[in-house]
Amino acid sequence: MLKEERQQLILDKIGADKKVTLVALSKELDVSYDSIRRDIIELEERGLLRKVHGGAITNSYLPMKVRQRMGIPNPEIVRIARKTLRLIQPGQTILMDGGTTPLYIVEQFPKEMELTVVTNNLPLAVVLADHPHIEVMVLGGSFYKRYQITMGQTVMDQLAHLRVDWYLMGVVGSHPDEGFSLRNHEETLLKRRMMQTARQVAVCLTTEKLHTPAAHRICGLEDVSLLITSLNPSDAQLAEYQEKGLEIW
Amino acid sequence: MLKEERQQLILDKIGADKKVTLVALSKELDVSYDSIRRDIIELEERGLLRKVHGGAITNSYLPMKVRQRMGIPNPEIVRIARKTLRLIQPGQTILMDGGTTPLYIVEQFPKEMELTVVTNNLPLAVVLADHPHIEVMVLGGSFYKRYQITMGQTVMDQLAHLRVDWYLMGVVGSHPDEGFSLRNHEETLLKRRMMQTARQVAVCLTTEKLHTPAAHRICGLEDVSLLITSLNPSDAQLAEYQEKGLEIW
DNA sequence: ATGTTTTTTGCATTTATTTGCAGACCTAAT
DNA sequence: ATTAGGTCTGCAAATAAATGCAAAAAACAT
Repeated sequence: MLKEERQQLILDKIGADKKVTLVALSKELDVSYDSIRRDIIELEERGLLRKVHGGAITNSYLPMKVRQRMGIPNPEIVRIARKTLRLIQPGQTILMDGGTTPLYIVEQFPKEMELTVVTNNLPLAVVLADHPHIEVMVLGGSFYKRYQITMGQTVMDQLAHLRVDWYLMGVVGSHPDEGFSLRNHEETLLKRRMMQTARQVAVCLTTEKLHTPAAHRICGLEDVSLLITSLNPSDAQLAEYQEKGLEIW
Repeated sequence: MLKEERQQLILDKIGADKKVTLVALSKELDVSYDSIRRDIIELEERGLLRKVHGGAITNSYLPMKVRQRMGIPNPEIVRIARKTLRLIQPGQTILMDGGTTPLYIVEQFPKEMELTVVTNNLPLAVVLADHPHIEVMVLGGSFYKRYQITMGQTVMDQLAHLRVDWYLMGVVGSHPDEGFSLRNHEETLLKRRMMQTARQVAVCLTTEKLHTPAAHRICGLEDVSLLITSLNPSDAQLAEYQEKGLEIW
């Protein structure tokens, strides 16, 4: 078994269970405790997980490429995708941006669904090539390879002429008081612009982001219409959001 | 067994299993460990896989998906791609459009190449995500799923502000008297526009297209600077093109 | 076709990485 | 203080990678 393969399995397991223990892993993958330990150290150095005594836990943020290689979407994202589907009415126009969540959501779209999707996320457009009744509009601009999206002034200009029903916004960080945030400043500008072109905005969030704000603020809770998570809307972790009057699914 | 053929098998295997080990491959394909190792190095330089200790793993699953749709690169296209590479100088800006030939050409790009690529071909942009020194500009517009390219007025508008060194044009049909042609009318409009934004235009052609015009004419021979085929420039099949004064590689 | 040039291949040698293990070490709970 | 669980360090064996070279095979031009 290749070292990288093993490390990928560790990441998969962490993605599914949120935590792993070294002893369990070394038994399961049938390699020495030390090898696993060294793997975990390497992965931590690359920022892909957090090492704790006797094991490791998820790190809230994983770059897209790593997730993509994982192949199987984690169950949390599948739940979010299913809820999001209920939101969309046939014939509508929706705007989707970067990240893996939108990618999994469109993968869940039924093949016969009739829809127009506007996106700056190239993999997303390519995935939708298999859906004959979905019209796709690609926003052109400089290609930001890390997230496989386009950005820049050209994208902004194209948005000026658009009016969509929903904007499904992906975010990196979120906090009940501080609102939604990202790692990258330029992308916040883009997202703010996207919000303006949409009649309604929905944010899709994985649980670990709920109380971890990122560096650059996009907007406050009051600016979005709907929050979609994998949790039950009445879950305690969502209470603070609930109180601020945000609709939650 | 040809090198190209072997490399294709390696890519196929990686596409299926997400990983390969060098020892297994050298046994399976019955060539020395070193040859396989050198193949892997080459493929990595083109960004088609990631080399790891003892083997190789997939780089990103999307280009693989696209690749499967593309099928095996026939040796003719590989020859064309190699010739085209000689044309491009570091630091230039080139415009590439739809089709599989451009995709094979960019696959041949060494990873260190410095270049700006403008394209309406989404898989092409995604493939180039692994080339850190290549800047990619995506032309946005309606997505034509069949060819995985964008088209329409939006694309045209973006071209208005552009000026590139080379336009590598793909065509469906060609004839020494009638010039170059396509099956789709709207695409001819786009290609004509693309020609205007480029200082020089090169056409890449496979042999079977040399005397088979398609329905919609793009332009005459006099409008392109260079013709690239898999044949020797002095080949009899190219004589008529030669006579009309078209430069041939 | 035929000889020339270029590319590819396999091998031997050297160098580097990975792995498991043993023992020292740390820390917290008895 | 002792002990149990986990971590860290150094080491040696096994495995893999890089390098240089000569033979073989393709590709090329004449």
